Amino acid sequence: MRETKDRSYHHGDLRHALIDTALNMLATDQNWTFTLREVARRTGVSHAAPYKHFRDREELLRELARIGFDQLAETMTRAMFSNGLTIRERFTTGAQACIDFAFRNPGLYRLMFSADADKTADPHLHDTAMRTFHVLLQLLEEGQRDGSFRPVPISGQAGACWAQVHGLAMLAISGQLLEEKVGKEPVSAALDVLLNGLCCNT
Amino acid sequence: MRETKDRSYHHGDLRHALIDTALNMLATDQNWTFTLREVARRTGVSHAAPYKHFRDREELLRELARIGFDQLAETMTRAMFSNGLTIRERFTTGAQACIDFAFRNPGLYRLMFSADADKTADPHLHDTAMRTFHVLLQLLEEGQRDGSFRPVPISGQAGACWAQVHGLAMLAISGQLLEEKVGKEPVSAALDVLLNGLCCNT
DNA sequence: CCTCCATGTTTACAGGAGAAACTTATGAGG
DNA sequence: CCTCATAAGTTTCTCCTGTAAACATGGAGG
Repeated sequence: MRETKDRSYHHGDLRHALIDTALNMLATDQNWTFTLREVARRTGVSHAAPYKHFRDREELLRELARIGFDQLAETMTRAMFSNGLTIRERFTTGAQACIDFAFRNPGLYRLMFSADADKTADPHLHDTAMRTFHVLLQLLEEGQRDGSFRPVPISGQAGACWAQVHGLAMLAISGQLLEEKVGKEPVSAALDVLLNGLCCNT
Repeated sequence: MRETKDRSYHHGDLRHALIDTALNMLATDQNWTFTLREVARRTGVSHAAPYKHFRDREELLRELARIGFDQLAETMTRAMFSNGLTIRERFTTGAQACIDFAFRNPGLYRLMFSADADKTADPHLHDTAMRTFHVLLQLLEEGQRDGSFRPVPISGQAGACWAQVHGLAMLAISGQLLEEKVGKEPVSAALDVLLNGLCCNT
């Protein structure tokens, strides 16, 4: 992928190479139990090299989480702000995008919301996560302005939506949305219930 | 707590003692990064003793998760099936109970829904988790029977409720329900939104 | 009273985190 | 064009973990 030049001693862009490797391992194993040494090994450097770029293992994990929030925000934005859709459609499209993202990157998604990606320990990470949340706020504001959504405090609706979508995503990637429990199309069914509570025209 | 007799060689009930210690560490650290050796040390036995009671570290974690689901089911049942409440009240009470449980036991709650408590690896754990879910189903059925809740497929409503409550709980213990983001009473506000979508009389 | 086995302990090993000391390529200033 | 300070690698070391295997013990049943 990035193995173009077999670098001698100085790698050139080890930081990104390590991140790449770690993201791949995260995707493969669907967890972040990988060791820093293994990441170094697969990147072709000594086991101490990563410490020149990350204070410790957790700092790498936080960076991965940050990248995840960035990607998620972009994905959701693209989904929600495409033209020719009603507010309701844009909402479900955005929610689906989030859940799909989680489904395609379960390890990463889990990491993003885990305690190991401690947002209080990294303002940069915190900010990025916040920005992802704001994508949702934007849509809610728009929906209230044009009369689609009930005129109640945005914050309450935001909490409900965020919780609902995040909850669905987590349950989905944990394999807990089994048909026997929550039906065939659990996501759209659940989103319908929520939208009924959100929209004016029941 | 259980240190009554300073046992010689044979502990008497090491399994439970280990679980106790582990639960305490889980509560204290709010994570399950504790080592098995440390658990053994604090329980006053050799570092290999735990292996007589748990195949490996993960088996202990799964047992902790199982206990968590048991407690959660009991807590929610008690909250939801107390007398003199409307269906709507019983719903919010139950949801609050779940979220309170998560807030009081963040480490345990996180573990319960983490990949480390792999439900496919332990039928007993899976069953207990399932039973917790059924508490919710019961209430929904009752609500539909008495006409409080809309007569749509239960499974969709169940998914919505489960996701919403679980999502709120996770966000709450991650400190992401900040007033600036989701208002002052995020939980009840969010539950109101959901209930509007659930109930017949908007 | 003896003997067995569940439940302890000791010992051993492979591997990880991270610190410290050492090495090398690079690029900025003379 | 040299040189040398420094960023970015490597080696080596210590302490710790999970887990396996061999050994010890004491309480219950014959």
